[in-house]
Amino acid sequence: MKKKIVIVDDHILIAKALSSIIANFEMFEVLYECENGKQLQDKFTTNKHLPDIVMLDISMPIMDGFETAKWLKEKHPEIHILALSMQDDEQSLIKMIKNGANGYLLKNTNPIELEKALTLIVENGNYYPDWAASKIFANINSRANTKNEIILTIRETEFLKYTVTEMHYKEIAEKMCCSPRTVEGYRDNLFDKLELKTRVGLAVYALKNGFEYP
Amino acid sequence: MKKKIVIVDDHILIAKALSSIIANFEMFEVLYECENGKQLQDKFTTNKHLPDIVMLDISMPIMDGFETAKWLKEKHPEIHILALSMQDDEQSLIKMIKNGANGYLLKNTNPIELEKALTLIVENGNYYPDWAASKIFANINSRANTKNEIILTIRETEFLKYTVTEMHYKEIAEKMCCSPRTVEGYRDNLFDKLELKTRVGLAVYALKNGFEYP
DNA sequence: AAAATCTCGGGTTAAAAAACCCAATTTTTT
DNA sequence: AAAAAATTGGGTTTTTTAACCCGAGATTTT
Repeated sequence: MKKKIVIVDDHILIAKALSSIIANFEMFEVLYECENGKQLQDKFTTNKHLPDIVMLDISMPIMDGFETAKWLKEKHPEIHILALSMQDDEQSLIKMIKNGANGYLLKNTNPIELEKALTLIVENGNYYPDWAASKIFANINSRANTKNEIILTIRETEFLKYTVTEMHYKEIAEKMCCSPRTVEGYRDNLFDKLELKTRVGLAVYALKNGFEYP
Repeated sequence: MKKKIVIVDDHILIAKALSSIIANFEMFEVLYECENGKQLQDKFTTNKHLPDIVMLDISMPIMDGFETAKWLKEKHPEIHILALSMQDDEQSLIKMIKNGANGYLLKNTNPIELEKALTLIVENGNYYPDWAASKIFANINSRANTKNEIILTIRETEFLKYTVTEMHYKEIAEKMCCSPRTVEGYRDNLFDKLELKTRVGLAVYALKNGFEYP
């Protein structure tokens, strides 16, 4: 009997495409596809056919992979979770494992590895590619890593939004209800954290990382 | 005779998956897949079978969608380009059009629309979904509307690209082979033309209108 | 309870950016 | 050939940014 899979991915094209790949696998079949975790929840209440494995994209608009994994492990701990990620992103990997994922694949793997992953998840309960295993190991060893993890404070984030405007620091200070010195402090901290030197650098960073005001 | 397609996407799983979707289309067939623009260039020199359409992912590590599109339009202008993007990102859309894309699809479209897009690109030379068309229109309008057609000179355009960097005007002047005063002249002209007051304003404008360097 | 971090703020000095003035070439358009 | 625009550059002054120094008090984490 074939193992049942549900795909959760907001990119319909990719979900459909993955479906048609899995359709060629001997051991597996796709039950249906969802665009986000919320849809999956709805399906689970109305549909009695629960899957054996949920393939879960991480970045989704309404209810993302992290939330969905958490919910799944709570309500349906017997269902295996295979996380799918676009980026080779250590933080996401760790976070998904913490939330109960049984496997983690990058989207730049080939179909053969996908089949292997699904098979091993069914047989052993989990599957992680070598690169992931070593990252998990590295993370456990040095969790207070100086690099990579850039954590911005609330005020720094707030300030960052203003850097894309033409306001002077003095004006930003008024908006943020603090003294210009304080704003300059945020700026200097961000220069340090983001390895930048100018306000233009901050503005470009803010824009490229979606920090600007809607 | 079927139209030939090449897929360029660093996510092998997605490339393969798209392949298997297109395999079901009457009019189209996939020749091969590439992981980035560099691989495509290599394929083109060793392989005589050039495609009719290149499906191009935007975010790739080695040679991204923008560069690849530009190169394609230069060396093989007869090949149509269909851009594929993860995010609903106006900047990327405008930039890809400037670099010669004939179509732009989000990955959260369904296979039927993909087939439609491919068909219309073959028949009409291009295809843009409604949301993209309206964004292009809005972009053109904002150009002509705010001030009776803002026309930038070659040097101003060149300078504008540097505004998104952390270089000082002095450094930009060196890059542009002229004196800092001249660069400041370009700046002042742009302030005037674009109704801006600061370099951050210039940088944001450049980014939002696709003026930054690839 | 102690340590770390966030928030807020003071100062000085140097560098860069911006706000104005101006005009000589060359190129493009009319 | 004349007019318009682009390119290049000069100078001065004021404002803004950036690069450093520093500490006090609140909050969070350990």
